[in-house]
Amino acid sequence: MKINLYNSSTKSKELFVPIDPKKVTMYVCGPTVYSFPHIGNARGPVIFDVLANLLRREYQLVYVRNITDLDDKIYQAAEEEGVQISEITQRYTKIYQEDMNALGVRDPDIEPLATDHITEMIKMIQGLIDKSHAYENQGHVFFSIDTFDDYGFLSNRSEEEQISGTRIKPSEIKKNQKDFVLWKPSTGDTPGWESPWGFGRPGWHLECSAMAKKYLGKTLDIHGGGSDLLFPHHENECAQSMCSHSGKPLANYWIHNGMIDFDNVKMSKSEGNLLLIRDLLKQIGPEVIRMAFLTTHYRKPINWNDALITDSEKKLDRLYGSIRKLGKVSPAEPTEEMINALADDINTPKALSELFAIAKRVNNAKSENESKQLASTLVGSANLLGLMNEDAEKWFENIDVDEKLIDRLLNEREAARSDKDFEKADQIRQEIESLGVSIEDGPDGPIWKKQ
RNA sequence: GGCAAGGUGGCAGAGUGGUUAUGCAGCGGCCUGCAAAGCCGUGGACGUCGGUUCGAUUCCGAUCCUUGCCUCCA
Repeated sequence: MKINLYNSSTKSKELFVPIDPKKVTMYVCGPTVYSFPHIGNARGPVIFDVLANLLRREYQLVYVRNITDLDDKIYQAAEEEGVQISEITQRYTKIYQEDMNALGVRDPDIEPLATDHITEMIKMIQGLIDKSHAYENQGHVFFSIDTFDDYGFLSNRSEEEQISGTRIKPSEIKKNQKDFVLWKPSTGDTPGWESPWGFGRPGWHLECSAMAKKYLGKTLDIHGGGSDLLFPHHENECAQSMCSHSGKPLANYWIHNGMIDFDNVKMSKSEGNLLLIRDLLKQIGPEVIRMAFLTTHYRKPINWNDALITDSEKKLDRLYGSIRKLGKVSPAEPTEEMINALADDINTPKALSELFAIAKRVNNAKSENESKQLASTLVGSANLLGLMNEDAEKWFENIDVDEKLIDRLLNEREAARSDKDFEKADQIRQEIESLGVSIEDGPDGPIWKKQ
């Protein structure tokens, strides 16, 4: 299997060649745990989950996704609620994990906490100071970007470009205004740790560099995250890590997923249009959300709206519809086309079209044996995307409807139909449909599904 | 202002130098008491203007428009 991936750092699609031919290391920037995750937070995990599924077929994968439990937003949340910081971080870490699992995202192999790695971060800072890539001033330690010629290579920004339109707050204690903080002092109730530069806490970008090094080594195969992290977060990670490790690249392949818009407006805190995973799952099934993500290529923006949800539901209806009535279907090997589509820079839209092609073959199968075999291939292929994990019959049911009432009405209708009283039969159909359920008559009697 | 991505049929959304994307919706047919589902068939597209080419939606240039990043953000 040859995997091609679009590398943000070279802006081109490249053949994926891991450092170790048998093993792949992947680090994905995880959440800052201070509130409920919204659907934007889920797009990356879903995409990297699919990539992980693909990589695990060929390689031994070590997948690290961190938990940022060290951030001023967390302290603020704790203060607002009047609770311990650990209560906030523990609560929202659990909620994040629950929500991701609900979406069928498998846990990463390692999920490290920033607060468990302060020692590693302090060591890294000291190393940077020793190499003159960082300097201390008034209890702060800054990374000196003038000591790193390649600064800006990842996000493709020259120094002049960064100066024009810069929104960095001027600071008198920085040598260069674009220097970023590695360590800052903590005062009052703000948590902190003892360090050679006094009581304080690390800057935002440092944890990823320190934890990636600890668990995966100096150079990763794949580093992923949302496209909004490209600058400054990943650029700064690169600077720290490369200067700490004699210029060794932090990662060979940089993969960034696109953002989610909500009715054409970017979903963000400042817009106040966050759609929480929890709330959404009260209305629609987890696979619908997954399908909505996979409909668009991961690098493009997704415009989230009701039409996308109905569209995604209908797609799943078609897939599950083809294996309905076949009883329990056990997954088989995915098709070559499916694997090739994903190996081509995670082309999920193409992968979905393959799913529909298999579904058509299931529908056209001449024998029950043949349809069962094809159905197994379909489910196995869909599983690679994290879809079709449900029982087909269950998919078409809806827990919100009164099944007993539907069954009673259906029986009445069947009686009317056998009496050839079609007027009454249609009346009952209308009644059932007004409950949000549609009927399909088949050779084995009627079946129903939510509308 | 700088950097980056994109403009594909009614909608969503892949892809390709000349041949069907795919799903939904539409149209015609089969099946059905009717309908649905399914099956068969079918119409409809590549922002605009130039260039390269036997031939461009696909390559090159220009232009218009949209979006993201440059500030916390996935």
